[in-house]
Amino acid sequence: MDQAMDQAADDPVEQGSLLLQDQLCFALYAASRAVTARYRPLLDELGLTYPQYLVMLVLWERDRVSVRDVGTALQLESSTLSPLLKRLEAAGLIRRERRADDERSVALHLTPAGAELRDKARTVPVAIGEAMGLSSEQQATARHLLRLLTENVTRG
Amino acid sequence: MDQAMDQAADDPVEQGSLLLQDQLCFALYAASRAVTARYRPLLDELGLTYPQYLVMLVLWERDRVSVRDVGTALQLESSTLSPLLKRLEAAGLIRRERRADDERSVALHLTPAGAELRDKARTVPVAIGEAMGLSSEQQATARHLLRLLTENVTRG
DNA sequence: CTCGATTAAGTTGTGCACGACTTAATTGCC
DNA sequence: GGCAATTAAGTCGTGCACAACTTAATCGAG
Repeated sequence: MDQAMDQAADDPVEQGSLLLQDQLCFALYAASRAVTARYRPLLDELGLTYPQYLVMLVLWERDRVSVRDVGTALQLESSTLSPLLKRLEAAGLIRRERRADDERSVALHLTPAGAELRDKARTVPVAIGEAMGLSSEQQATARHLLRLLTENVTRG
Repeated sequence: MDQAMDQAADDPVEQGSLLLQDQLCFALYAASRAVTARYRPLLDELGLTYPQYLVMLVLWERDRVSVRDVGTALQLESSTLSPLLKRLEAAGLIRRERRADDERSVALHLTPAGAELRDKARTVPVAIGEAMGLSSEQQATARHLLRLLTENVTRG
């Protein structure tokens, strides 16, 4: 801690500091990319990108969800998901079909290959958790603060 | 708090849970995008994207840095920065010139317009800080944990 | 029943992010 | 001094992310 004691005084937050190192937003941006980079080699073995992995997490949790459901879970637009889902389908991991009861909606479901991938994926979060090097309490604190922040920033 | 008490027991971290809501990495990813989205309308008024804003932060802190210096500060590759810097130059905010003492290196410096933008930018981190809705202690804790996490994940 | 409003998914265009590669300048070892 | 290794910046291709828009289906007030 105690960074930037050279220019920003005790509480950089209160005084509109423009120092990069004072900015929580930058810490967030850097951490997010660093974690994604750490995932990359592990996910390469599964043939997934990080956002694709997140979509698979949703489907492993509950099969036969709509594109909209995935978008709600991941907070992603259909304009992001549509091409991504097309790639997952091309990879043979999911299939898409129009719902009979609502032709606007597209139901996503796992193929056998997609369902099978779940077992290979189990080691991934463990490995990342270890790489993060935070105690369980620190992880819980971080999760809590990040959710609070996301909630505030989104609604606000 | 207390999410996912239905499937994951006390400590989801220790048992390789594949539940989306248990994953710190997802909280990170979601928070980062939510904050960037919150920045967007404010930065629109400055004519900047979020990564461009980060580059400007570096230059406002220290003028005449090399592309490499910016890359080190933001942990971005030249393949990301080169086109971004070209856009900043096209916007009239920075200029680029080859160093005389080392022709490989390109020095970046602010134009008057780029320097002037600093004043308009001062209100931005304050507004975001408020939108985050975290106390100073919470922000400090989050920054600390995120830096620790980034450090571990990067080196590890 | 009908027609305007809403909703779901997808398309298009712009701008990151990054791996793999290229080009050109500099360094360092002999 | 010469040349292999390193370094700085940039190009190219792929895949997000998102705004603005389109298309098509459903809903709902009158």
